[in-house]
Amino acid sequence: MPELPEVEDAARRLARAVRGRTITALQLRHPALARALPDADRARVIGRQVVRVERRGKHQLLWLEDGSALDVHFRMSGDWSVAAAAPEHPWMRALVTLDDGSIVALVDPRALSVLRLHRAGADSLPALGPDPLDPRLDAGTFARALVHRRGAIKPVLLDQHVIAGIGNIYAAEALWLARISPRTRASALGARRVARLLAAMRRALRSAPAARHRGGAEGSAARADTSPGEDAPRWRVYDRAGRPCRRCGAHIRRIVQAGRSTYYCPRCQRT
DNA sequence: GGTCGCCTGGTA
DNA sequence: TACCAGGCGACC
Repeated sequence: MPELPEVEDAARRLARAVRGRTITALQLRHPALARALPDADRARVIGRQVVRVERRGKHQLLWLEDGSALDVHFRMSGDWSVAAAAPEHPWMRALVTLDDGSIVALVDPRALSVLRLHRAGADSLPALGPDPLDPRLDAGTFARALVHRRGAIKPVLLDQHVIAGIGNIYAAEALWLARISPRTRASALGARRVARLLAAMRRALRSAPAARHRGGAEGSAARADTSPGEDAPRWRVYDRAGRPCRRCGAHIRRIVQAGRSTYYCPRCQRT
């Protein structure tokens, strides 16, 4: 589930469920989670009220009344289940019980999610680049973050210190929209293309398909690229290797950069 | 910069 | 059986 639009959505659902409530229990059901959040930290959140929920990049921060923050990161496959009577499920890796008796469950088939506690004052909060949707971010600022990067632009977009919230899908989508090759050196992008890329990231993020069309933790059926007659807007280039580019018809190519799949159109995305 | 490991599940 | 997966931190 985890790129900016998905995390934003999850954080809102979480906020509705926990804001103003007190955590009465926190159960960790996977050793990896217990490793990241040792018992001493786990005990520290019990009995604390959640003041507010904040999204920072792909992190969700539950600010507690004592100034500490529970930091949740979904990584690859996490999501919240906030259903009133959530049925027991083998992928529930953590359970947060609240003072009204409700339960918020972290559902994560791959169990790569991470929970961490940042103690009050201890500034261990993740240092992240600007949020691409923040209106205060302008092309000039973005360009300054790219100018020292000599590597290919696609992996740079995944670096959360540069820009926070872009993941593998939206990096590919944005580069396609901006007609920029993923192999172009970040530092080689001129002002015009940087501006185009920023606008493209925003467009890609804002036109994210609704959660139910994306698949994810529950129901990942819709693999079909476009289901005719149905309203499933799918990706513009992501996961479309070998299929025709929606703009020019050339075959979409898949390459590997920094160990991740990159999809792009070799004809209309120029270096 | 690139590669590996973390985890589990889905699919060819 | 092998490979792939929306992330990221540790390692070269």
